[in-house]
Amino acid sequence: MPPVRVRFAPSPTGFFHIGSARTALFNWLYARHTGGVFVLRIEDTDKERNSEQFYNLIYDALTWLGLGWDEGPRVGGAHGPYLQSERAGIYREYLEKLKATGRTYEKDGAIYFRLLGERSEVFDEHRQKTVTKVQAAPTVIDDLIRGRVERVEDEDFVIVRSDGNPVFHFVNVVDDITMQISHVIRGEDHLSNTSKHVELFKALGAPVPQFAHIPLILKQNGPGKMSKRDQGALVEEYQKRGYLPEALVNFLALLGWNPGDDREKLPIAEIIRLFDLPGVNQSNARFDDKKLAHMNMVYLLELPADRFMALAKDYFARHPAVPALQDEAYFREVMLLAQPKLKGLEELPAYTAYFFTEDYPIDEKVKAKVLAKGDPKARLAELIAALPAMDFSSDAAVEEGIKALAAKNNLGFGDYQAVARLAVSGTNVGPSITGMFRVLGRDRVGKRLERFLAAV
RNA sequence: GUCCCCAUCGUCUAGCCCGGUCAGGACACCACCCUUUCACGGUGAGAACCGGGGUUCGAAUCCCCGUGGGGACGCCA
Repeated sequence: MPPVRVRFAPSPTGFFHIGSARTALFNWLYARHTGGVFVLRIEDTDKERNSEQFYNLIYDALTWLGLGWDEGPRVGGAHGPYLQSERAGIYREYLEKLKATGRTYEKDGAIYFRLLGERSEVFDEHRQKTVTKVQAAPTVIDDLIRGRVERVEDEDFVIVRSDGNPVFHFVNVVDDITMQISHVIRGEDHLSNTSKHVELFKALGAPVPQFAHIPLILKQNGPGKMSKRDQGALVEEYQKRGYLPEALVNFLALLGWNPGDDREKLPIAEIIRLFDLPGVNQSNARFDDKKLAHMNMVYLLELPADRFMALAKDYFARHPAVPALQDEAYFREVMLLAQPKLKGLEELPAYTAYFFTEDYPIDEKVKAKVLAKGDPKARLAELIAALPAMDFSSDAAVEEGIKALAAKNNLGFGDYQAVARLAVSGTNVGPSITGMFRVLGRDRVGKRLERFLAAV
């Protein structure tokens, strides 16, 4: 068995699509599972569309997702260069090889690949023109996911444009030969191209790699596959929104693959251990952002405090609309209070805003509701009076304090909780009131309670 | 239009290869429980084998045909 060598070959178009991410992931997983090599190759033959930052977009996205490449740009390797724009000499060399077999011819300045078989002129109604059809033998594709697929390639096709630039089908095959790619794992949209590729491999006398065409990701709403313009289609969007890369990777792995049991949250090492190509589904999968959000929450909940802090800081740094943090220790306390309650990092600023300013809004609907029940003003006054004697050193101590006050007045904890929360945070959504009190501190809590009482 | 791929709850899927368990899990939705708000969590409900033919004692599972969905038909990648 030759060593497993897989490749991910994006073109720098300025977007890193969620479908590309999954193709990269499946390649990476297969390489890691088999102990093989994961090659990154950039298909930048269309020079006008490429720019430096577009390349970086690819590197950044892969790095963020944790999909490191063993050979490719930045890391090098024995089969480079890894940018197609730097491989013109190799393409010329292979074009000569192909020409030597007599399987090419020139027409209108372009170079065509010649199929083997009887020829006839046919009017193609779909394209509204006369084309030369070839009665070629079917090409057999042994696909690791789809099984045996037969397809008849019935028209010669261009391999070098009239401007001298080789086209995708040709460079793709030449690169896979020279980079000794053993398994081509790519989207099912390439299945129809594969017969062209197989014929080229054969004509060049090269071994045909194993193919594995993975199902496509369909857009959430409406028909068709997910495209760059669809909501949630870009990896960088999740990065910006503070999604955890390991959550996105886990979610993506489950789109078209499963561990064979009911587990869904799987450590990447476990996914690597279990992943295999025959286990990949054959049918397309619809993208579900709700499920991704849920996966993200599960990961967020289990995140160690230090890692969460780092992510929170990073998120705040990238969203300067929220108050700057002066006191690191205080910031940390606030963040840790919020962590177990969040669905995603992007909720963080709104969820914690009132910890960082005295100018927080009061939710009028909540206010109306809270003030309508019992005698909240009296509760507030009692709480304010009890504050100086209360112990703020821990959540439990605060809880004791409020409970003692409630007991004294023959009331329950809840009689104080609702109105105190409203006064201190302006809303009825948030961390435990005891944690809020502790972190805000006696002075701030006292001022907020008094100010609120005075205003109602 | 031609060719290729696919088909289990609304969605992701297990089961299919090696026919025979109330067709299992998760997300979403609903109800209840927990509760110090909001979440988390727990329990429960509703929810699927695309249709038709075969093969068979027996079909989600094997075969064929329809239908539906997706993709490809560029001197784009």
